[in-house]
Amino acid sequence: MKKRQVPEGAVTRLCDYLRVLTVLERRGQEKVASEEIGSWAGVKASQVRKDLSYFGEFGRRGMGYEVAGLRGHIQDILGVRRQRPTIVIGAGNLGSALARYTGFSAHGFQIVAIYDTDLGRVGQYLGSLMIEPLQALPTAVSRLKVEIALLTVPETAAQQVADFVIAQGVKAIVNFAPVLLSVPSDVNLRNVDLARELETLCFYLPGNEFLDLPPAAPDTES
Amino acid sequence: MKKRQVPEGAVTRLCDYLRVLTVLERRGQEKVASEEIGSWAGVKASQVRKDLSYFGEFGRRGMGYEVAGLRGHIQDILGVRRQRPTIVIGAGNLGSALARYTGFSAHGFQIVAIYDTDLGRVGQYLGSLMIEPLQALPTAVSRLKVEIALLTVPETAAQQVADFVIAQGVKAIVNFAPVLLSVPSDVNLRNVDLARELETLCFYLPGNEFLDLPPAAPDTES
DNA sequence: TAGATTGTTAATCGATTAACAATC
DNA sequence: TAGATTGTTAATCGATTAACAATC
Repeated sequence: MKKRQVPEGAVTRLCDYLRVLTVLERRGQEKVASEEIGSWAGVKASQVRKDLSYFGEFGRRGMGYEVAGLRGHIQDILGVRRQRPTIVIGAGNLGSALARYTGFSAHGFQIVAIYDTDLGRVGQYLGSLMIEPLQALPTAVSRLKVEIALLTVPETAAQQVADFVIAQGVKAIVNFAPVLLSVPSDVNLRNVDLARELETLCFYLPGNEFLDLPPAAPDTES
Repeated sequence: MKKRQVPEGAVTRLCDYLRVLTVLERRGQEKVASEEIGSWAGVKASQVRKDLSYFGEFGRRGMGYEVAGLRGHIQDILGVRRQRPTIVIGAGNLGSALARYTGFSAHGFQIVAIYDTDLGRVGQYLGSLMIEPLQALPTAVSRLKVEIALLTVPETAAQQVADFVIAQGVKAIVNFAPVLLSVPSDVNLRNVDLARELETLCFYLPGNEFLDLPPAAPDTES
């Protein structure tokens, strides 16, 4: 009964296809084949078609896909055609940078507020946004129907702040603290853990003796 | 012959286990079983043991693992026991935040320089680091033996800057621009694409009609 | 010794890829 | 029509999980 309908990999690849289509559309290209999408996104053509097939039939046999049309369909699937109000919690280095970043709206995410508990920061402006006290969050969440929060608080505060934000009804969290948060199953959590990215990268650096070594020293039987 | 020795998933989970062990060690716990590591990291105990088994035997049957010892072994596997000199390219909002962030060194990564092409920014200080012109990069890379670069440049410049950095001998790149870069196979690339995280999250938001829908409308045969 | 827990093998599960009939 | 390319089924591949002998 608990059958995973769509592999998560398919969803993240959809985002890649969206990027490809955006570039092609900007170039004025009108048609595209799964082969071409795949080569841009770094996956096989059959993977592209399979991923799309989870959601419907968007192409025409022999003809390929219409660039603008497919792009719109993928936006609909991801739910990013309309702007989503999004908040940032924590106005430190990273939170401030995110609040000032203007590029999210091109993808359907509008930063509508930023919060901090440090009263020394509250009241300061980041671009056009004023840093608000965390207590002001509940009213804003319900008024603006905020579903997504970016968590850029210190790791020691992350779990506590996450609990608070979830209690206000936020349904999706991107956590930037290098800690493993626990959240209810109906809340979606994604971790953007830069330390982990770096550690993973480090593993694959040339010279790592653990890389490529046979798993269990295939011994000649003695 | 081209057999993937270690699944990438195992490497990223190793980072999670490292976090768990760091917490346990801080608490003063000396022994730990795969069961406990797994429950903290959100994976099965057999997954933990399997992941570790790619690299050696680190536990004692009946006894579990020594917390400090296993932590050290994982650090060695990932290659994060020593500090790695790391550079930031692009001193915009995000790059500046990363350069000021002091938390990386706890994970083995020391930001040693930050670069920008904008001469208006060059010369300014971010914490103790002065923003340098991109032309100064080659000497620094060879002198400091930099292997890792964080790329926080506009998407239009990302590929070009990546090519340049790679030409100087950098072997690992974390790209923050929402574009798909192409790099030689001996260079390791990881993408931290916040727009993609948000899009993926958005897909799983309640109310998405494409979520959980049967793949191909199981029709009663007519 | 009896109980616990590892390391590893074998079974299961799920995702990717290849192949091909459908059809533009 | 012949050529192209989809959507989908079946085959392959790889990763996760269960099971268990080894052993502390």
